[in-house]
Amino acid sequence: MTVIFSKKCELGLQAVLYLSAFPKNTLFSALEISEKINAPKEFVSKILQTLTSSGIVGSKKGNSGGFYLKIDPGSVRLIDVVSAIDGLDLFRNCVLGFPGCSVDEPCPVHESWGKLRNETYTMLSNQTLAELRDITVNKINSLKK
Amino acid sequence: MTVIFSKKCELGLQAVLYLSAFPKNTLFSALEISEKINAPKEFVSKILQTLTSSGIVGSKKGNSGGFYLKIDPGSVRLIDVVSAIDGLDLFRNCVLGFPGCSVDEPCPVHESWGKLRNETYTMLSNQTLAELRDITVNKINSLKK
DNA sequence: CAAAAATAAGACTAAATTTTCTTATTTGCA
DNA sequence: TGCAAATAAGAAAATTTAGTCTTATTTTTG
Repeated sequence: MTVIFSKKCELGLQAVLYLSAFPKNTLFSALEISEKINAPKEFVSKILQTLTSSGIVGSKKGNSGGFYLKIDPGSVRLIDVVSAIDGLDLFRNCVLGFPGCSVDEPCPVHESWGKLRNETYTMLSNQTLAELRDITVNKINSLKK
Repeated sequence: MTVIFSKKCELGLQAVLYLSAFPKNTLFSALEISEKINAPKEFVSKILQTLTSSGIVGSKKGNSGGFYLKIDPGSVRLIDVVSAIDGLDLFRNCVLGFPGCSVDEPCPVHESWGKLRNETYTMLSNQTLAELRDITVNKINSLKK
C-alpha cells in the first residue's frame, strides 16, 4: 500500500526528481528513467505523458527522443506534480471519511488533522525542485545500479 | 479516493466511533450501524468481524445479536482501529515511494514528512474514544437519519 | 529513402480493493 | 420445537488501480 499518494503519483514524483537532478532540457528516454527508479517502462512512459500534458515535462519523439523537465527546477514544487496526477482531494476530504466535515459539523479529528494536512500541503509547496537538488542527487545515486 | 486510510479503515473508524457514543456493551446490529454511517451492511459486518477478532469489538450471534464495543472507550484510541485494519505501514514507508529511505539515504522530504507522520501518529494515539465522545456524538447526530 | 528507436494513444489484461451474495450457525422466543 | 433474525465465513461480482501490449507517428541516421 502506498502512503498518501497513488503509485502513479509516487513514480511521477520520482521521475521528475530524477530529471531535476540534471541540467534543464536534458533528454532521457522512458527506458532510462524506468531503470533508474525501478519501475515498468510502459507505466513510467504513461505517467510522463500525463505530466507532459500538464506542462511540467516535455517530450521529444523519434530516434533520439525522450522526456525532459520543461519548467525550470526553480519553479516546480512537489505539490505541482501531485496536483497533476492525484489531484488535491487529499487536502479537502475528511480523513475519517465522514461526509460534510466542516467547522460546524467537525469530525473528531477535524482540527488536528486540518492542521497537519495544511502543514503537509505547505511542505510540498515550500521548496522547489532546485532547492531539493542536493538531497535528490544523493538519493538518486543511492538507488542501486 | 480516500485520504490516508482505506475505505475499510474509514468505515471501521466510523463504526467504532458510533459504538463509543453509547454505553459500553450496547448492542447494535450491522444493519443499524450501516444505516447510520451510510455504508453497505455486509461490508460493515465484515469490517466489524475484523475488529471482533482483534478484540476491540465484541459480537453476539442470534436473534437479538449484534456488535458492541468490547473495550472501554477510555482505553481505545483511533490508532488501535487503524492498526487493526490497515496496519501501520503508513507510518513506516517513504511518502515518495523510494526504497531504503533512511537518515543515511533520505528522500527529499524525509525529515519534514517524518515529523508530520509522527505528529499524525501522535494525533491518533493521544486521545481515547471517551475523550472524543462529545464531538463524536455531535457528528453522528448530524449524519442524517 | 529506409531502418531504427523513440513517444503517443488507446485497447487490453492483471491485481487489488470494494461490495454483494450465499450458506451455515447461533440464539431468542412463541 | 420450529421460526425468525442475527453474526460468521467464504465465494463471487464489480470497481478501481496498476501494468502491458499493440499500433501509429515522429525523428535521426546510414
